[in-house]
Amino acid sequence: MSQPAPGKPPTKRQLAAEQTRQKLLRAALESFSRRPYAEVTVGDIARSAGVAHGLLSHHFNGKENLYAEVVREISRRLRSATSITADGSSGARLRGHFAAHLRFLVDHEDAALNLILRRGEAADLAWETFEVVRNEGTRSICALLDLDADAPELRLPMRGFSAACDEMARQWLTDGHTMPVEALVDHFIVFLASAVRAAHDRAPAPALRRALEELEHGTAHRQDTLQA
Amino acid sequence: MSQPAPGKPPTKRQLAAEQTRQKLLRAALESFSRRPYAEVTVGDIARSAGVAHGLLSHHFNGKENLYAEVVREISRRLRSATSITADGSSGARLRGHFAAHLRFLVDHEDAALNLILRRGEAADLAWETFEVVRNEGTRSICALLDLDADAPELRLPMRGFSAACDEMARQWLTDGHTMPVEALVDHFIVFLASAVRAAHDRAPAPALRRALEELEHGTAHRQDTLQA
Amino acid sequence: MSQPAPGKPPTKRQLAAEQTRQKLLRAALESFSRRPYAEVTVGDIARSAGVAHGLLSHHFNGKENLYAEVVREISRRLRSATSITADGSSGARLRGHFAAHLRFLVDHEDAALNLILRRGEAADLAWETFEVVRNEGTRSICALLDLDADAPELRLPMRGFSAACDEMARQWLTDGHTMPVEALVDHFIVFLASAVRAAHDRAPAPALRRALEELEHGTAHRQDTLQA
Amino acid sequence: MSQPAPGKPPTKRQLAAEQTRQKLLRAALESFSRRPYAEVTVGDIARSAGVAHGLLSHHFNGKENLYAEVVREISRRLRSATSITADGSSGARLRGHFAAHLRFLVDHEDAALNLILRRGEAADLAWETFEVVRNEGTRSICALLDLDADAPELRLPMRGFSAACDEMARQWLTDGHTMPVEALVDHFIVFLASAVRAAHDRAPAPALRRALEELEHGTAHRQDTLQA
DNA sequence: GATGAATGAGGGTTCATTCAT
DNA sequence: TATGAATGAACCCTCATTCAT
Repeated sequence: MSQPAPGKPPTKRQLAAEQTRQKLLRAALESFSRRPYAEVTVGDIARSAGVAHGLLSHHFNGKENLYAEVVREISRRLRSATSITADGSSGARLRGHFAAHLRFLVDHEDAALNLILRRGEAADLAWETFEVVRNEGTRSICALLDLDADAPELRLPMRGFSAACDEMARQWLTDGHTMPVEALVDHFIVFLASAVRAAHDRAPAPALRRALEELEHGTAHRQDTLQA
Repeated sequence: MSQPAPGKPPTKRQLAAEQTRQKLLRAALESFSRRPYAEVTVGDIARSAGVAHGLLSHHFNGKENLYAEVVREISRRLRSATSITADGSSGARLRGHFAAHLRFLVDHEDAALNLILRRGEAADLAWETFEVVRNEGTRSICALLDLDADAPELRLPMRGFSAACDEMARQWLTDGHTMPVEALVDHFIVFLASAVRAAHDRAPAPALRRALEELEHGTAHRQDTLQA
Repeated sequence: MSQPAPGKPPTKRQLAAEQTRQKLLRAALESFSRRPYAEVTVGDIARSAGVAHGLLSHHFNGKENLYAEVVREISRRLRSATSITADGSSGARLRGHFAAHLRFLVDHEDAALNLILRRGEAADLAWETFEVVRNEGTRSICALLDLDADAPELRLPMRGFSAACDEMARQWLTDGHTMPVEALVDHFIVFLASAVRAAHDRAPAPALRRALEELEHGTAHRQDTLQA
Repeated sequence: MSQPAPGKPPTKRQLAAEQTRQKLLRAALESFSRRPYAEVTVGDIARSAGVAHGLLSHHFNGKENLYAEVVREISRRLRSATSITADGSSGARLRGHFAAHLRFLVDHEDAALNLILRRGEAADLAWETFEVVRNEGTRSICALLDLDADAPELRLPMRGFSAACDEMARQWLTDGHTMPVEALVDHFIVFLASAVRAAHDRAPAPALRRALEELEHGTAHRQDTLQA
């Protein structure tokens, strides 16, 4: 558990320890992805990691903290997989972000279903981690649309939007990807637009109006929308 | 545990037994509303019901079934509290339904936060119960809008809508009712419209179009929407 | 539980009560014949008797006593089924007794396997009951052979003989009656002879010698024994 | 619970663990020797072993398996205590075997009365273990007498013989060893002879006849038998 | 750092018995 | 007499954590 002195090369033992830590983390990620928190035992995790179960407390200070770490880990991966690209129209970047998000979920289906798209199974620690991740996602999107993510009228609708996306993704995964990613992205855009519209309905503002128009006219994948 | 003979007046003992059952059910509802399933012990419930813990198995055949019964109970109450009124414009009835839903959540805040607006903590029985309830809600709304609730293009968006409402309601409760019920109902309507729109975008149909127009023009509480 | 006053006709209630008692006794006999004592619950018995389980304690003063009563009942039946006939040579009467015993076991196979031929599952009360039954059986046989059942040198061998018969019968039942009853009776006679011989070896006595000769020469079903 | 690597010397911890295992096994042997399975609690065993009750599951995976292990253990001990000696006449070896058996029972009276000479209290695992042991015993004896232990006509009588010996030994122990071991061995021999005779009566064969003669003439401790 | 034996609180369930109706 | 709701002790087992090696 001793940190490698910064600047100095890690000793062999520290390297081995780090590997053990990773083995446990990976095994935990897998386990918590397959079964709810309460049904996963530290024994299961240690066994599937191939190490003594005592090490779990040694490296992570208890099951709950390990769970939180797992959540942090998957969040980290999700974030880096969906970081918004630097160029392209804002609409294209938005679509790219959503598509990347969905691809990540497909690539980590178990984790998606049980860790990402599921309300906190356990400890508050984990719950807060997810809050942070969601807020980050919301902020990126707002930034892309030149919106103030902290505007109080946006807060609620954006959470609604977020939950809608999660649930649609969840169902889509469960059903076996019954539509192309692009179509689901369309859905996301429509719900995002409705979030902005809801905010605008409550407190009209030019920024919201601009974002809404952009979403309704410039971002759509298909042109055959209502006015067509 | 013996059923009262139908048609015959229940004996005193059957009445007393039923009361005990209710005491347990109420205590369980309360307990499961405050803490996650795994953190509630049968001892807690029995103690707070003021009866011997053995009765829990006697009346409900185990903790898990009691939980399922609690979910069924709260669902029953929710359903009867939000049954759609018979008269008024469809818009008004929709708003009434949503408002009733929100009022119910306010009146049962703990249960709302931990049983209704939270993805199933436990047993599959409970989970399925919730699925049923949600589907029913969706169907009522579709019926009101003259939509086919079974249309495949509606399925996903409607679930997204549902999730969005749940999350917004959850956050609203948590924040301490930071806006009037009517405003939240407005949000619900906007998200409902977006669900219909998403379906229409995928598979345009006259019924969807009509529903969408009704939602966008005739249902709004405030007239100062986009076109104003 | 009130006994009918002797000499007076029993009231209807007493009759009904007696019937309930019998129902319970029969159900218990069946249950204890199928599963070991610890695996039979009073609920099982009451259910299969079709009465309230509270009655079990009412009529029999607890599970253990009911078990003892069951043992007594089956013993009573066994005794009356195997009472030694009044006429015929002693050899024939012996054979008749054994054959009747075996026929009884065949007719009550479950009870035989689990109550009669099995060492006491439970309470000492039951155990003593069986002791009594076995002693009775032994005494009848001794009487038939003009032996003193209380002679100390006979006690042990007779118990051995008894156990041997039980075990052979048990195995025979389990195997599916792989030989005719008569053949098994032959076995019994041979073992009985050896019991007498063992006693005689320890403490030679004319009575034993006579009994032994009778068993070895006069009782055999088949004549093709050793000396043939 | 980890096996010592074969060929490597066990570490101190493995030694300590093994000792704990033994403590539990001994305590269980003692407990099950004194009271029937259902009346022994894991708490009793752990307490009398002086260890935490959780260790019982840790080392033996539950009460039932521990019981089976106890049965296996006592069987192992019995077997090694009664292994038939290599030299001497077959009669002497037989007598030696029986005497050793009885001495073992005397030395482990409680276990004898409740585990060895008693029909299986519990689990099928245990029951089968005993079957194996008994069969082994029978086979050794048959081998000594040049008999085919698998001959169908021997099966039943040999079981009867076995049961008779058990019961006589049981009674003898209970009564307080009311006769010298040698006298009881005589009884055993007589009953063994009767088993062989019963088989011969059913299906005469030279091997049986030879064995019978050996038992009746050459093995007897006392010469003053019938023909004397 | 790694091991896994040891701990013991805590869990849910079963069940024979009691007793008011 | 019959009912079955109520009791609560007792059971076995699971499991996260600790700690000597």
